[in-house]
Amino acid sequence: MPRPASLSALQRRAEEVALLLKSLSHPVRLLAVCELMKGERSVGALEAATGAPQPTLSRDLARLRREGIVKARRQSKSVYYRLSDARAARMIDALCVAFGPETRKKRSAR
Amino acid sequence: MPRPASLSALQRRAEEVALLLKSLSHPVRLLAVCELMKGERSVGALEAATGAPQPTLSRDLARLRREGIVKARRQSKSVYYRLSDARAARMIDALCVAFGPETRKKRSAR
DNA sequence: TCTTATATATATCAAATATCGTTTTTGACA
DNA sequence: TGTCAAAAACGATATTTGATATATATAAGA
Repeated sequence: MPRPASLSALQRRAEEVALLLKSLSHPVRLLAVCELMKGERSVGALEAATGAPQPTLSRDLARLRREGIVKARRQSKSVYYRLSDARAARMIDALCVAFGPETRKKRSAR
Repeated sequence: MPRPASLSALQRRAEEVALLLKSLSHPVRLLAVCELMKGERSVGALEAATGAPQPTLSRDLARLRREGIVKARRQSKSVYYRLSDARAARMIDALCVAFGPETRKKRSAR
């Protein structure tokens, strides 16, 4: 059985994907990124969308920035964020398909 | 503007999904769960599939067990694991669509 | 210009959690 | 009893999180 496409290649990919998963594995960051899927948003708007206290949100946005997932632009008083990572966008898309806002509780687990 | 479908409902869903993301946000766990998508596997087989040292893998499997993502069954010397959470399966499916083993590096981020 | 208000960012601290390597146990057999 | 396979127990270090306080940038007034 020829280990599919080399173990270490899989491991590298897994690490990459795992990092991205970790970035999104916090409710505030997840909600923020979901909101950004709809388009550019100010911090204030994200605050409203996530319900997170401002310093918390700011810190999480800083993290997403560092990780290259979002980019910021300042316009006078406000700072506007937007998604800047296609991988993250694809992941969110996929998650929405799988768990979309309307997902019925199928209880099909076994 | 009627906050879409109640903020707190979104927050609850986000927390749920974020927990799942966190469970899978580690290379070893991610690889193990991916392997289990193909069917039941012994710890030994998972060890080979993930390349992780036995105690590490065991620890991660224990965590997935606690979180209800996998179930174990002992057959004589070996222990066989299988996926037991449809949500996790759906998520992996989604990830595979988004990042499938053959994903080209599209570099479409901007 | 000096002040004040608003929006956002950064800093700090303690508690909780995660991760990793190593060692020790346990369970099921031969 | 000896031996595998797998789990659990340790111990060290690092990261995350939430709360709270403080700082910066820009704009608007007096």
